[in-house]
Amino acid sequence: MRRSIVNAIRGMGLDGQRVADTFAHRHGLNNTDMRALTLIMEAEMRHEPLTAGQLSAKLGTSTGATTAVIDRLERVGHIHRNRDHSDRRKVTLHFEPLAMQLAGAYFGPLGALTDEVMSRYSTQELSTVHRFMEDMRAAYSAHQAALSEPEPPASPAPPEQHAP
Amino acid sequence: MRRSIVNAIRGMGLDGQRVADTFAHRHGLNNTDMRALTLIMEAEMRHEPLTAGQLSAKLGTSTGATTAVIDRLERVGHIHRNRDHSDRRKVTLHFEPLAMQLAGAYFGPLGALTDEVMSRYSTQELSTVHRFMEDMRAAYSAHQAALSEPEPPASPAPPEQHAP
DNA sequence: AAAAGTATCTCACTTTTAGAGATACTTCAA
DNA sequence: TTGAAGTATCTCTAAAAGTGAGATACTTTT
Repeated sequence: MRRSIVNAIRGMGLDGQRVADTFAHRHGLNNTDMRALTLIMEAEMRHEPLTAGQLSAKLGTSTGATTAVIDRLERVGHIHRNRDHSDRRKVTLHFEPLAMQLAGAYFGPLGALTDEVMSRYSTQELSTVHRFMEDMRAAYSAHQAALSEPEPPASPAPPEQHAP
Repeated sequence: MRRSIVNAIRGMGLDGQRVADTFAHRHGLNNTDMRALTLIMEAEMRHEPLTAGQLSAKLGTSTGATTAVIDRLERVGHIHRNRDHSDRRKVTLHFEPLAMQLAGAYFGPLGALTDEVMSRYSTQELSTVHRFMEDMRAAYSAHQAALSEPEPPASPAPPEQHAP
């Protein structure tokens, strides 16, 4: 059971990734651009639009690469930059109708699909599933934070940590 | 609830992806190489070693790019090619001890993490979670198959399908 | 034994990325 | 105020990674 759950988690992630990837390619976007678009959308939905720098951090790419991502998305008309801020260095990123349409084409079918699966579960079961996934996310985040930590500086006796 | 489950699913996928990505970079691999390594490992565990072509299909990259992936992984000593087959065109891919070590460093901590979360759930709850995730995977696969279908050939009256 | 099919690799070209500044703005402290 | 330091984004060049069209070597079919 343990083993099969671990497997299912990874599998679901990969499958979802693959669906997103296929969709993106169908619409002339690469994986990074698609992820960026999703992040920009989520942020704007929360009324906390992303800045270029935040996007860079979330994507895990360099600032240079991120500027290129934004350029590409802006060029094809999915988003626009907004420079009207009290801090005039900042640039926030915003959706255009075209991107809304694209998001609909992606999340619509996917939502229907999820609904169908969910309809086979009781409210209580769904609540368990939800709790489990959120717990996993929290665990991932903690692990991620540990991984991202700058490697311990080369001091006399670094606390014996081995990774091949 | 519905909305938050959809969110949790996507979030878990992204978080997992990010952990994998960070780990890969820490070890001098890019995302594609890491995915390839995982696929090769899984296949070999099942005693059905991947061929180059199968890897290409699973990764969703061109054959040329896949040759490059294999070259990189072989050069640093993670895998080796095997050409001893009845069909002498085929090349199967196999793990080296170095890659086993790397896999251990990745899946070890991740497994521990998952165990910790799972320990907070009853067997029955875990079974529900497992079933749900497998159901989702099946749904994804069906959706993926539909997406991958070659676009309907340009016939007189294509059944009005609009995607921006 | 020729023709067609399959599996992998090679090569030229394009796209994407990293990384190091450059630029423009803000904040802090004297 | 003014200068110094910090921050946010963008620009540039070199390197990495990917595509797509063949080339090569082998197998299967006719």
